[in-house]
Amino acid sequence: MRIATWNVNSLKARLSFVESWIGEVQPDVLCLQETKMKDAAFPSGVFAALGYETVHFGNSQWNGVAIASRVGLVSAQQGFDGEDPSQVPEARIVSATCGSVRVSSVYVPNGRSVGSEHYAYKLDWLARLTTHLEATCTPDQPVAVCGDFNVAPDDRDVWDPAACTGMTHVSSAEREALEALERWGLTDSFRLFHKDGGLYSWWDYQGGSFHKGIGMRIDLVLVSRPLADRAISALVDRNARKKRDGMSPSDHAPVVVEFAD
DNA sequence: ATGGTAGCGCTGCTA
Repeated sequence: MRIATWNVNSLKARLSFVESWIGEVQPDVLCLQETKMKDAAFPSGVFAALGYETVHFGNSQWNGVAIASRVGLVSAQQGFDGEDPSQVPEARIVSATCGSVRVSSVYVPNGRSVGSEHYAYKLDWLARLTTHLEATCTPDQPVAVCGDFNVAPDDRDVWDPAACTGMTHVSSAEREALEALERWGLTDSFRLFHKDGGLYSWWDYQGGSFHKGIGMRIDLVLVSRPLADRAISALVDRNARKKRDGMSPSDHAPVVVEFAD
């Protein structure tokens, strides 16, 4: 089973790119973030034509998350457990069972600056993610929580730790929130195959960051033990961070993890 | 060089 996650920075602007990429990579499950559209605008027919069932959660021109699956998609849930999706201010998590795996696609708040109210909201959101998992599944099941976490797990995951000091994405509190997810029973599947670091999933659009190697690994596929034990390989598709056929890329590259069936 | 890029939607916000 091939599971991928990709912050596409507007699905409307990126749809042809995403279609092309799906045809090339053939993921079984694809988690998308920053679709930047409402549910009514989600192009489910395009995915259906490619053989994918989908669920989307978007309620404005910001945020928006989706799951596309060609191995079944049932028991979809928009938002955190116990929330009324119509009352959720920001659409940042959607979950569904794809094959035997309970999948969530998450777009963690950016946080903007350490100490700001947005930063507190980010930490609270991550704590609620742990609570959501506790309420909806168990770590002895196959669980995959995939998405843009806006946190680099450790210093191997940023181009220059010194340059990032004091910034969001690297603070102790953010990393401890990820560790709380790991204590619940999730493993950073990409890390299993890349201990040395230096591989990133996001590069700022500005200043030629991609070509300068100025990036961070903030897009993660966190999996429970039954899946971690079956992980075969993991990669960042850097080619998808480059223009193709005149189509401009997202500022994130897709992360793809392969699991034995 | 207090900039730079991209997407939203139409003025400035978000990342």
